Amino acid sequence: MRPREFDHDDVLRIAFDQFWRKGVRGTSLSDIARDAGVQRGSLYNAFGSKEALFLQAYERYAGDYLLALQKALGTGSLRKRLTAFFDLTITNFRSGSPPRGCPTTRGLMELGAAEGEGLDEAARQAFASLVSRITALVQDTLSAAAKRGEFNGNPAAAALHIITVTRGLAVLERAYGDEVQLRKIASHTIDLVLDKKGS
Amino acid sequence: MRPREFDHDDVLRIAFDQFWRKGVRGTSLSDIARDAGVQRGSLYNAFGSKEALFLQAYERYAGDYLLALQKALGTGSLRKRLTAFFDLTITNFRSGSPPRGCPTTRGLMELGAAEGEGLDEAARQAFASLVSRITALVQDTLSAAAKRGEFNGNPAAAALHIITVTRGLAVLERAYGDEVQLRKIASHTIDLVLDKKGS
DNA sequence: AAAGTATTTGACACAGCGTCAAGAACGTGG
DNA sequence: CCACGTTCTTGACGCTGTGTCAAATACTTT
Repeated sequence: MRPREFDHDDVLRIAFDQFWRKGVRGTSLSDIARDAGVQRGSLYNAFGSKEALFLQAYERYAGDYLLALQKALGTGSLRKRLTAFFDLTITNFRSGSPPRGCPTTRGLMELGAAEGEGLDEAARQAFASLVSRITALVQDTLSAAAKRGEFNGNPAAAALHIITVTRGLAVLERAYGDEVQLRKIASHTIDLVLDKKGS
Repeated sequence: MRPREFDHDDVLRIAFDQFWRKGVRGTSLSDIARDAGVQRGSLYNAFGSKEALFLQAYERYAGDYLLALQKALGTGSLRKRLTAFFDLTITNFRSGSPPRGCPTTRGLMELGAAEGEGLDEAARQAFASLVSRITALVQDTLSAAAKRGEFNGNPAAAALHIITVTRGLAVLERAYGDEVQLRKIASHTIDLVLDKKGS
């Protein structure tokens, strides 16, 4: 076999950076090829298609991001954990200059569009999967807190609510780009969730 | 002057339908031209560019949608008003088959991508403007309810929170397509907002 | 009726996606 | 140590989509 002349992971990282900055549809394989110092055809040979390349690059990101969230949710009082969770979420949206937004949310709204195309469906599942795993993480944190008497609401409902708010924050970030506003909403949400009385 | 051979508003409606179903980047002017029975060049002559056409079509939708929301928020107890508001929001996401999602949220995440292109910025403002106007509508409703003693929270913060949740619902809709789940989240949100004690 | 003006039409240039055949580089078996 | 086969690379091609332009067209106005 002839060995590959470029590093698979390097290309994935470079590609995801472009996808993140310019959107999936807004990034051309020529851009990635130029940035990575690789011929366009080689990308097709190695990854098959633009969407397949994106998916691999996204999975890479998703794994890293999930680990970071897990860490953020792992220490301190429930309020501290949730605050760290929202902090990391917002910091992620606002990373880069200009800020790149939430790749999951952007991908979902961008690719969840086409009707009936096979690969878009695979992408949708990848996005949905990360959202589900984050929801589970939050729910576990709430359940554990409930056992310790730190939380007296419904963990499943509250986790879903929190996830919904984070997705909404990703949208407002694109609309206004106002980080202070995002943090206010996050803080208000934590108050709402923790102050809730029964059920 | 030679008169135009097609109806301006018809084209806007047909175009928006396509944009809504297939996304802005996923819709070609050829698609719209075919659907509208118009030559592609005529669209450029009449609207200037794809984005300009989309913007006009979107403004048309935004006006109609805002009116409907205003109506939904106009009658009954605060809980009834908010329920009607979320109902209309979710119904809007779920309209069409397959469901088309929220055009504003999809547009924001899809077009808010490119860095520094002029027309994308105009689109971003159009989306942000509708979001702002809806927020104002909700806030006014809450303020009025507060004066009647029906609500004792902070109208501005609560309105922002509600808007954030609706944007999050738009994202979850694309991720899971589960309308029942969306309605549960909405109902839970109303509970949270109305049960909140001080501040 | 003739002139003027806006619209339509079709051709063009350009960029992006994806495919293909041909060439190149490396490991492996004789 | 050399020839073979496998895999990667390269460049050309077809297709679709965006946007531009000049020429042709059809209507209104004088």
